[in-house]
Amino acid sequence: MGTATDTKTRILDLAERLARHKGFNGFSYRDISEPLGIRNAAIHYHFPSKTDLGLALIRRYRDLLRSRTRRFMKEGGDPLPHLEALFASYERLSLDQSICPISIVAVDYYTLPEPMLNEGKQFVDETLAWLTRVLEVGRDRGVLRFDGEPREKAIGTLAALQGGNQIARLREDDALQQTITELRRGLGLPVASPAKD
Amino acid sequence: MGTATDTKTRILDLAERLARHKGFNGFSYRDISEPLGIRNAAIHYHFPSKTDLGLALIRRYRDLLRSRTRRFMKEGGDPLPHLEALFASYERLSLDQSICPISIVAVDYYTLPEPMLNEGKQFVDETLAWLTRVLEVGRDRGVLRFDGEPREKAIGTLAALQGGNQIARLREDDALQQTITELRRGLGLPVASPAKD
DNA sequence: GTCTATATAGAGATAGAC
DNA sequence: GTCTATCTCTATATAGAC
Repeated sequence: MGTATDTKTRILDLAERLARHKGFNGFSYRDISEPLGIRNAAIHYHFPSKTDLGLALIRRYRDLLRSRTRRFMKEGGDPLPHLEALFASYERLSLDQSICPISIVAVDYYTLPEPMLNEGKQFVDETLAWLTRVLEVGRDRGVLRFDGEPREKAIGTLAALQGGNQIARLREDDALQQTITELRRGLGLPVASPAKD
Repeated sequence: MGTATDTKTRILDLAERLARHKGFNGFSYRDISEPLGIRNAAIHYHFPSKTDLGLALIRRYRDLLRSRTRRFMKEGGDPLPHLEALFASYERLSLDQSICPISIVAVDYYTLPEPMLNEGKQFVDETLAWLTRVLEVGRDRGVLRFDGEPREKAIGTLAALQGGNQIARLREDDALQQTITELRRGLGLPVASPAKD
């Protein structure tokens, strides 16, 4: 609403990109202040400590997730677009050479401040609750087919996306795409045929 | 063969534990020298730079992998024990609150020195080649059942293990176990029944 | 092969002027 | 709200004595 975007938001946006690219411990205040043409002290004004910055980062993810899933969790609806959106979001991450918020917290887990861990745990809980519901509704309606508990399937699905995205960093061929293809198979979804020979 | 274990090996062992626990950028020379009762300079004597230390770490993983898979890659053999050993190794990592070597490289990818990235890529390549072969032989012999290409299945399997182990860090319930259960289902392996009600 | 001592650079953070 | 200036701590790394 102000001029272009306020400094606080620009700091947060850049911090998010940096964290997804290099991990939370992989960037410094300088990596933010220099490109934005401000001083480190200005960042400290908006986020007194780096922990505050990290917290704001995860909270924003949580808010986004909630605003996207609230209606579905209450009223249900067509689960397929939700599932496709999840796949697409990891494809976007992969194109940006970025890791997902869960990976960011999980991998540096034992070096991160407690408050960030708590936010991270909540984010995973909420993500899994939502995905479990999506799978459950999908199977009930007959658009998804799989054995076992929806909860288990949700964990396996999220795990594969996260890992697939990471493996993709180390290989030019598209490990994430192949992981998603595998997931589609396990969910009874049509697999875009690779037009074999 | 010397006294107990030589300093170089003790440094490497501790560095490995630290890297798996906190990531490669998450530990310092001090974290090694202090517990070992030596000085930072002693570490630099054995590993001139931290890059050298990281390289030695990944090379040791590669050597271990090769010594374990060489015979199978040449002569084949029963693939099931190999698959079970893979699952078991991730279960062990999870108990140790550790991430796998692939995660270590993948997550800090854009902050690691080139030589480490190259070693990491090779490690992934070799792991995938081996796992692909295990799955291929398993299906040919009828002990595994799955659709799609063995290569795709190998990527999806490794991805799920990696991601499941990471998610497990953020949750007390056993996300990795559930991921493995899911993988067993997708491979036509018996799933230890949870003795439902 | 390990030590002491030191160099150098970078991190996150704070005080106080504007 | 952003600046300059500075503090403190920690990191990797090197030189040279023992």
